[in-house]
Amino acid sequence: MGELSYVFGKEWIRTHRCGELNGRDTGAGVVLAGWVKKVRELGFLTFIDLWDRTGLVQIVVDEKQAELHRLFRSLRSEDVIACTGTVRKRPSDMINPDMKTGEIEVEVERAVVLNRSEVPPFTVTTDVQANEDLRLRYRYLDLRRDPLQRNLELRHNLAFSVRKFLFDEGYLEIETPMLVRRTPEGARDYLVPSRLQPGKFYALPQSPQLYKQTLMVAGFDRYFQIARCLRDEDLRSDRQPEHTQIDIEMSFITEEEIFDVTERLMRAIFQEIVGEELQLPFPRMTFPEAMGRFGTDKPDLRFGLEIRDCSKTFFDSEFRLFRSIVEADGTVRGILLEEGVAFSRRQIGELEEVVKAAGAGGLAAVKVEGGAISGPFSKYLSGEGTRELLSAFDVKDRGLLLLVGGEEPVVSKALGELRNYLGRRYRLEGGRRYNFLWVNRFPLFVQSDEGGWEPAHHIFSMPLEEDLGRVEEDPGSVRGYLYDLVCNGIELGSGSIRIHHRELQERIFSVIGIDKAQAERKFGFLLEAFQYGAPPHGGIALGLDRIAMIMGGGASIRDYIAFPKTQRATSLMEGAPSEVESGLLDELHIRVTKGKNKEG
RNA sequence: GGGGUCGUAGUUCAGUUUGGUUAGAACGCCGGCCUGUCACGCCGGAGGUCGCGAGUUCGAGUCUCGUCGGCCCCGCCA
Repeated sequence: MGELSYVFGKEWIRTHRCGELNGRDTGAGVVLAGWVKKVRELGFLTFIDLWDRTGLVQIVVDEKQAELHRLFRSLRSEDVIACTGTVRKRPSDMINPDMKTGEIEVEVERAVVLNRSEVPPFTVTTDVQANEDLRLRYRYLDLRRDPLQRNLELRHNLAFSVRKFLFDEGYLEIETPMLVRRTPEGARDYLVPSRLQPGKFYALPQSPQLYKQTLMVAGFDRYFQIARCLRDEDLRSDRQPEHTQIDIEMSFITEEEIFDVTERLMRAIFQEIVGEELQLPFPRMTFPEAMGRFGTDKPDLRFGLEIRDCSKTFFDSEFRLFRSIVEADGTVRGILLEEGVAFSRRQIGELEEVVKAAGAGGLAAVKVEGGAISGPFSKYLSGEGTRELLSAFDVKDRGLLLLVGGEEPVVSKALGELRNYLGRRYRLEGGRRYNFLWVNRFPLFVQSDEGGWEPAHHIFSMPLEEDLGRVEEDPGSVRGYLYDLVCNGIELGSGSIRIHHRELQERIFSVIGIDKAQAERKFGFLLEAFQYGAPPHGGIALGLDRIAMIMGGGASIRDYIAFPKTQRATSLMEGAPSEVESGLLDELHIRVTKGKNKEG
C-alpha cells in the first residue's frame, strides 16, 4: 500500500465511477478513483467523501487496518486517490437521503495516493465563497465544482442536440478558415501578422459570413457550423471576445423556411435539454412595432407593461411642458403599472433615475384611483383630457402612470429601460419560462454619426422588394429581410435573406459610400462569385453561449465557457495576452511603439 | 473613452461614517481527543505588506491624490 504512486498502475483501473454506485451493487468488489472532498475522522473510524464528475460516495476505513487507517487520516481535500473495496449497505439509520449514493458506502481494502493537493485557495464546493477573479485564476478548481461541471455538460448536450437535429434535416457541417481576410465595417478585428508576407495581416473571423455565402454559391444548399467568432469589442456579462455561433445558411428558401427550421431546432433542443415544450410558431413583430410597444428591439415578453402613446392628450392641455414637447413634434408616452398605485416618493424617485440614466429629461408619475388622477398636473387636465389619458392606457380603476416626454427615440429608449427595470425590480418575469419571438423588418440602413448611411445589420442583407426603388432616394426608409430571434429580452440570434446579385450588392455598397473600386478590392471575391451562378440564399446565426446560459438559468455566459476572459479581455489563469520576445516580433516585421516588451 | 461598485488572515466578511491601546469573526489550516459521521463534535494553536505608491497628520485599515485589478452598466458590439 504505497504512500504515493507516480505512475498509474493498471490495478487501479476503475470498475465504477463514484456517483454510479447504488444499493444494487451491494457486495460487489469495486475499484474507485477520485478526489477527496471531505475527511471525517472519528477516532478509530475515518470516513471520506470521494468525488468524481458523476458524484460523491462515502468510503470508510477503521483502525483494524492500521496502515490504511493512518493513510486515510493523512488525506486532505482535493487529494487524488484510488482504492479497492466492497460495497455494503449502510445500517438503516445511517442512510443519507440527501446523497445519491447515500444508501451504501464502500469499505476500503487497499488504497493509493495518486497525488496530493496543496490547500486549495478556495473551498471547491457547490456554493463557492470566492470572488470571481480568484476563481478565474484557478479556473481548473472552479470548473471542478458541480455547478460548472453541470453547465459544461449542458453545453455539450446542447451542441450534440443541435448537430443531431441539423444532420437529420440534411445540413452539412463545414469548417471555414480562422485566418481570414480583414473586411471593413462591423466590429474591431483581431489581427494576426503574416510572417511570409511582411507588413500584411490576417484577421480572425467575426463570423463565417462571407464563407457561408460562398458555400451557397458552391451548391452546399444546407450548411451549418458550430463556429467560433472573434470580435475585439468591450465585454459584458453576455459578451465575450470569442463566442460560439450555430451558423446556418440555406439556398432556394424564403424567410419562412428559415423561421420554420429555426423554430423546430429551438423546440427540439429545449425539449431535449430542459424538457420544455415550446409552442410554435413563435410570435413575430416588426422592428417599428417592437420599438413602439416595448422601446427596444429585443423585448422581454414575460411581462406586459406595454408603452402607450398619449401625445394627443397634451396638445391642448394646460400642462405646458408636455404641450411644448408635442407641439415641437416630440412625443409623450408611458407605462401603466397597476401595482405602483401605492408607491412612495422614494420608489418613484428610483424610477426617475432609471429614465434619466437613459437620457430622458424626467419622469411624470400620475396616480390613478377610482378613475381620478392625482399628482403634479391633475389640475392641468380637463375631464375630457383625463378620460383620454386613461383610455390611452386602458386604465381599469387604479394604477401608476409613468410618463416621459421628449424626442421619439429618447422616449422609447428610456421607457424600454424603465420597463425592463420594473420587470426585474418587481419580479414580473415569473418562473422559468421561455418567451420567444421574432423581430423582423429592420431598416437596412441607419444614419451614421458623420451624416452618411451605414448598414444597420450587415451589408449583405436583401432589401424588401417593395422598398428596392427607394434604395438610393431614401435609404432610411428601406427595410430589409432581416430578423432577430429574441428570448426573454436576450438576442439569441439574427440573420437575413442575402443579396445574391452583383448589381444589387453594388448599389447597396454605393449607398454606404463604398465605390466600385473599393468594393472590388474588399469584397471582390464575393462579387465575382455572384457572377457564376449564385443561388438565392439566406440564413441565421444563433448564439450557443447565450442559449446555454438561458437554459441553465445563469446570469453570465462566463459560467458556460470553460476558459472565459475577464471584462478587460484577459485570462487570469495563464496570463493572456502577454508580451513576446523581441526576436519573434522581428520575424513578424512588427515594432511595438507603446508600452514595454520585457520578455526576450 | 465614461459612470458605478468592490479590494482587510488561505477564503468570505466586520472594522472606514467620527484617524488613536495588541485589526476581529466564521469557515479553512496545524496539533490533540473521539467507533457511525455525512455542515461530525470537543480542546488547543498558528496565521495580516489592510491591493500598490505617494501625501496630510504627533499618529492612517480609516482622510486626500495617483495607480493596479475584479464585477455591473453606457458608449462600442455590421
